[in-house]
Amino acid sequence: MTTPPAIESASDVAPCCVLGETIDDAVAQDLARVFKALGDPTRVKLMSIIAGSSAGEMCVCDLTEPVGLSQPTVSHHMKLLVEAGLVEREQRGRWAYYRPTIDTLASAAKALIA
Amino acid sequence: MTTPPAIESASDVAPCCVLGETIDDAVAQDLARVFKALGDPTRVKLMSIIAGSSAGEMCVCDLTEPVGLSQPTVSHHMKLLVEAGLVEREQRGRWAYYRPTIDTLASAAKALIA
DNA sequence: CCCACATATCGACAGATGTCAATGCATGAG
DNA sequence: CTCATGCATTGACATCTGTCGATATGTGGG
Repeated sequence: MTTPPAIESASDVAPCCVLGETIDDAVAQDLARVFKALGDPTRVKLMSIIAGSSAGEMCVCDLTEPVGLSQPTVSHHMKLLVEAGLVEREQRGRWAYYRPTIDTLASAAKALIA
Repeated sequence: MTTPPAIESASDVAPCCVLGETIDDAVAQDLARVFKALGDPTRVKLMSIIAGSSAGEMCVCDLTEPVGLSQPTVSHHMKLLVEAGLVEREQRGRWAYYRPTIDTLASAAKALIA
């Protein structure tokens, strides 16, 4: 390392450099799961479609055609979004409706920056 | 499909269901790249460490130890973060300093929800 | 000019991920 | 009960990803 000159070690709060303590492993993993769920173009589309629908919720049958993928694949993506806490699933009759969990993404972003 | 009963096809704006037009492929890919860059616990930590540092920027030599990974691996992760537009790189002397690009994550999140 | 050092790139490899066809599991209609 | 239908799960496969050691590149000091 040999200590880059820039940062003067003014305050003696931290041993080496001035770190705002490393984030906890579990927290990092949680945040990563949220972002990873949106790290695929298909899932970004799915989120966008659901969030942009006038009803605020949609069933799988209406999602396969816009993204051009098979029903099992869409089901798989929706599962990941649910597990990440980005959408909520509600079974109503024979259909499964998905609705975005508004706050999840915003708070994850805040946790990382602030 | 057989049209789930819930949504009444009141307005005749859309052919089938009420879609807020599907997001563009290129846009989805761009957004996904930003989120995918944060879809790994290591990169979440790196972002957090840099953003939380008192100087607001850090060099690779100070990042390897907190995340416990080799220098090439950290370098690789930083490259991905740069390509995603989440951090900026500045070479100063022998050191490469990384600084978070504050707005990228926030605007990506907004693009998806709003 | 040469050396030391910080960082980037390369090659390799195990493990994760996206996709589909086939199949299983509920739910509502008759 | 039985059947059609919407969705989830499984198994398989190609591709992508994270990681490292080895090596290349660039920068400053002597």
